[in-house]
Amino acid sequence: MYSIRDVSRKTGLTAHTLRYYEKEGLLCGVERTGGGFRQYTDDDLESLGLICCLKNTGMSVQDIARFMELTRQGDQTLRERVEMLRRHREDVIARIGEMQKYLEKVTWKVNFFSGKLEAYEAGLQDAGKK
Amino acid sequence: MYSIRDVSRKTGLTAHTLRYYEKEGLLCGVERTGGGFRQYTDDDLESLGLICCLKNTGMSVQDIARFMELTRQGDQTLRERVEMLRRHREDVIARIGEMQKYLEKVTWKVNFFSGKLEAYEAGLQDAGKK
DNA sequence: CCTTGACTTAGAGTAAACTTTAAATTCTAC
DNA sequence: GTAGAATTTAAAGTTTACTCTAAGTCAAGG
Repeated sequence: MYSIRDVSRKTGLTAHTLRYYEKEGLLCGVERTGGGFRQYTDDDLESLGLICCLKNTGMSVQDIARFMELTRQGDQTLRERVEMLRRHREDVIARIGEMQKYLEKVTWKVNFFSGKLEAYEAGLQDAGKK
Repeated sequence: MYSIRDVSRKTGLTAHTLRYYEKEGLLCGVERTGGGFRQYTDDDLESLGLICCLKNTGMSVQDIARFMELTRQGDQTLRERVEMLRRHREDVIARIGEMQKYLEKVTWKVNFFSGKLEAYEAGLQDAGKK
């Protein structure tokens, strides 16, 4: 069992964000101590692993909430969940491809401006020598 | 010369967004007709190409504004611009790497749930046969 | 016991990047 | 030269994903 602080350290999410995610339905049914303090289980950490994975690949909080809600509903939602994940996977692949395409342009620009910079600094030096 | 509508079509940005970018300093000195309508040149389109490239690779509007402002200041800002682009390039590379790592996990999950789904549907069919 | 620090809640506030509105002006085609 | 579509502005509104605040509750050390 882990306190919210423990889980914050383990996941890199702040305690505020963990509570927010819970409120938004990303994670549900976190146990509490007698006094009302959250007690996360290893299963909760596992779920948070998936949540972070989806979040870090650009899925919206709302869509993650939907996915986790389906998970809670059990096996009859397996088809919908697989469809969601497949679509998301295609999105991620497309996004990576797009980024790689843009990266080429950024690289080209870096080289272009580096060349210009060299020429400019050479020019400055020549001017200095005179 | 292109109207804001032409440029909207060419870039995929809305006219609203084009005005917003101008207000935020991403693009400056767009010419106007006598009546005050914007008239974009091919150079403006070129600039917008870079702006979209930076935006689509995750640079903030503020940082793009900074970059474009440096560009306007001329060659003495070349070093800073090269540094900005280099840093951004490293960011993009890191982000792509992270995405690829997460993509593996998503793929694993897709396969895992697909297997579960198949087993579940086979189970349903068996139950139907009885 | 009592202090101190972590945790609780609901709800307000923030930041980024648009997006919409409204009212006025301009361009274009008949 | 006029109707109607496109454009202009400033400013308010929206969405997403947090992030912070206030006021109170809980738990561990001295």
